[in-house]
Amino acid sequence: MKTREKIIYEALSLFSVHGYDAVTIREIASKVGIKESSIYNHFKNKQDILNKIIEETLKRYYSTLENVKVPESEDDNVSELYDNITDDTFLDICTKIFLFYLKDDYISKLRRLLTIEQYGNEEIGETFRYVFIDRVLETQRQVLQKFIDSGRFIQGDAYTMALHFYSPVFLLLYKYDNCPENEEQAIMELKMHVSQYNAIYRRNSIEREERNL
Amino acid sequence: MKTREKIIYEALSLFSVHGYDAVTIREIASKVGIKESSIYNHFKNKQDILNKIIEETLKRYYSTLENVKVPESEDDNVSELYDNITDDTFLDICTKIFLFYLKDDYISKLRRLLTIEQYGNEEIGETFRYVFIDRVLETQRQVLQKFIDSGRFIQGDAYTMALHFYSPVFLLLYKYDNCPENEEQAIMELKMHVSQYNAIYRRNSIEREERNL
DNA sequence: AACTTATACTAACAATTGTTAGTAAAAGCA
DNA sequence: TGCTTTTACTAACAATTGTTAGTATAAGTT
Repeated sequence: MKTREKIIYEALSLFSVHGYDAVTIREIASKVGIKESSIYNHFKNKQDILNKIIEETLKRYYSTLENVKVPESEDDNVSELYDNITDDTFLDICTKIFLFYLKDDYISKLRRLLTIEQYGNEEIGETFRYVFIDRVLETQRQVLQKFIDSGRFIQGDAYTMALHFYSPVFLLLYKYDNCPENEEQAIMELKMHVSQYNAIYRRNSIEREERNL
Repeated sequence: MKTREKIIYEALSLFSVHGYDAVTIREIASKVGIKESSIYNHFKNKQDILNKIIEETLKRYYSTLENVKVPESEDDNVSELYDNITDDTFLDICTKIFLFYLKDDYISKLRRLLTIEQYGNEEIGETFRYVFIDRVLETQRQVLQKFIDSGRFIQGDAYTMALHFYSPVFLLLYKYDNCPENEEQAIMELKMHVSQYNAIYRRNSIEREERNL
């Protein structure tokens, strides 16, 4: 890892725990293994480090999303894919995504950083709400709307259904944020949630066939 | 308001936005209208202010809860009370509680303060998770268990049902934290959630009578 | 090899930090 | 009233802050 990347990483690590103001340039430099003045060869000032951290970690996050994304050329192949997976496979997929958000070094630290700084900086507050609340809800709403339209899910308001799916995930992230030793408990609670959610909202194939007659 | 209370209030207000480290003794003193050295007539040091803020605001919060609490002498009078209120009344009660958490000056600032400081201070992290996650979930789990046992709610895991009820509230608090102008939207989303929740989990009286035969 | 650019260093700066000592006025109490 | 305690003030402190100037070395380019 080059010096610039190291600075980004170490600053992200420190900011995400103590917050922007509580971390000094000297602490960051020390973690990187250089003197504080050398930081200024890579960044304009302290604020610039924070800006670049958010910018670049978000870019990293979005490109990660692109890689796991289902190709969206066909209008409802997401729904078709969903037909072909069992409840257990779906649980495993949800668990993997949850653990990614909970434990991925960069994304979990970014979430904590934005969480910490959301009130002190309006732009960061907007970013936090967009990335970790509104954007996720909107994406899920769109998918759920397709599931409702194709009869895979029961009738209802797609947004509220997205809220019902994502909110427990959101809460569990904060509940188990600082407790890596309780990871198994976290996964268990998540699976209980997803199972119950499926039982409530998902139409089984028999129901769907009856409906299609 | 006496000087000591003023310090508590102004420090809470500042800490809850910028975080503990970013706020200076001089800023707090300035808001109160005194010089920085006078602070030390009321608190041992800066850390002491933070400790007392959390301690006393929590006390304030718990005593508020006591006042709205249903008397828990009889083992299932919560359930009986729940029978006598309509869905609309229940919606209004939920809305009021939600708005209390979202807008009460002290409790909303305390939540933001604990949110901001949860990662930098292990004890605060524990307090945050206990007060705003675990404690709420446990309380609701107990109530829901009674509702399940008495047939007012459908069978299922009470903890997961509590998670399904509280998580959207938790998320909405953060979604609308900094947006007082969107309060109506927040209430609407909350009501959609609670309505849907009732439709899913609550047995109507007809179902209940059938079950009791 | 000569030259340019990037990077790291030492040293220093002005400003700000939490905190203390000493003092005078105000409040509470006998 | 006189006495004690509380509270607010001024002034100062040592430490730490973000940042800059100047310099030497390493890396990259021609």
